[in-house]
Amino acid sequence: MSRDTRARMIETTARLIQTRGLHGVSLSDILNESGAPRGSLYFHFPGGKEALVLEAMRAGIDEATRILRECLANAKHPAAGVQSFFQAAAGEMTDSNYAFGCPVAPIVLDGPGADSELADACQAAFDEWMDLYREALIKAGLKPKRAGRLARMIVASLEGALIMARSERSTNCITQVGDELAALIITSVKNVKGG
Amino acid sequence: MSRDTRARMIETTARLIQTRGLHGVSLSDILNESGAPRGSLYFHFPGGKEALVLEAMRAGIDEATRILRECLANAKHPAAGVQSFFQAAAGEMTDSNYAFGCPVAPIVLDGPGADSELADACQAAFDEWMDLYREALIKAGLKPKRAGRLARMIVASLEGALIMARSERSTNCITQVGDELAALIITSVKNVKGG
DNA sequence: CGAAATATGACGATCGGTCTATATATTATG
DNA sequence: CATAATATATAGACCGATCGTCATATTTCG
Repeated sequence: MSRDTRARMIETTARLIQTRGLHGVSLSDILNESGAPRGSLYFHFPGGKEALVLEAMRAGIDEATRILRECLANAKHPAAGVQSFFQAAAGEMTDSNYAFGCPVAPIVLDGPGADSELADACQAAFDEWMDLYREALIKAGLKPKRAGRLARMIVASLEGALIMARSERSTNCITQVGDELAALIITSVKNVKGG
Repeated sequence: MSRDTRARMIETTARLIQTRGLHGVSLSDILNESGAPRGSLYFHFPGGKEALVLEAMRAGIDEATRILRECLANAKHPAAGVQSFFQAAAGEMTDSNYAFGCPVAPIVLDGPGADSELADACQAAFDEWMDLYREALIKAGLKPKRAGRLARMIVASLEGALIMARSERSTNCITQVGDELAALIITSVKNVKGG
């Protein structure tokens, strides 16, 4: 039964942080929603709230990374991979009534100390995502340098699109930005292959 | 002396929210840093914390809007305007030791109720910024529809770039995304004028 | 002066995260 | 099988922080 409690706490924490931000969620919130007893927290997470948050964020990041890998792997052209990942993100948004966006952004903006483990995990996530796009773009024929820049652009655009989508309560923005990026990727690849 | 206290409270609130997020800043924080006494808060802001936060965010938005207008107005080509605004954003980031990014994003992600005045102000800010870019792009020759899409892409990219810059503690990302967008704008305008 | 506007910090009910003491389950041992 | 020893899980006390209120100063100005 222990694994259940622990898992539920992580899941609930992840959901609540996405909804209200890192500092917007209290232990009581987490305990109420997950139905876990208060005392169990420091048994499962001796590091306290920060340890719990770290695991919750890691879970969210891993899930996102898994989906991104899948989208890129199943696509013939990176442009299609990007679009299908953006579509998946849009789906999460609507399914969660615009609560779930990027698992990293709320942590970065709620300002963990620059030295914290949380901050490191955030940066690592961005790096990994950029690398995945970059590799896909290189495979499609782009030069490493150009691929790196485009990859960065893709990650930044998605981050922004997710925030705007939440504000607008519409996934329009995600779709549009995805299309725009796809077009940019296609012409970039063409230019290289053509020249 | 009243205006001074009030203004200092707003300024401090804006700064702290940027640093730690909406829920990460307490009244005591604001009062300590602004040097204002506790009781004054509810005299100047009968609406309590939310009223203060609303004004603080509005101040941040107005400032950003002012600078954006200036950048676009002083530039011959919208691409140059975008680049100079991104450069201004990068400057704010380094000057504040990576604390100051977008005044809107931390509010959106800390989840005000979807009905709140805060949420409305966030959406209004995004809309205004997109409109400014859009008009500039239309003036440069783009068709309204295309201009709208590009404008959205620009806002999204900047939002994302600001978050990534904070995480990386480097403004590289802002510069790179700015350059990428400038190139995209230039070719878009050329395509229309050429065709 | 006297009245209205503004400033002040102490107060209390509630909530925050942490920790120690206790209970329950599991396994080891005679 | 009985009991001791250990691992797992829980309960709730603890104390500082938080936010809004209020009774009282202080200033402003007719």
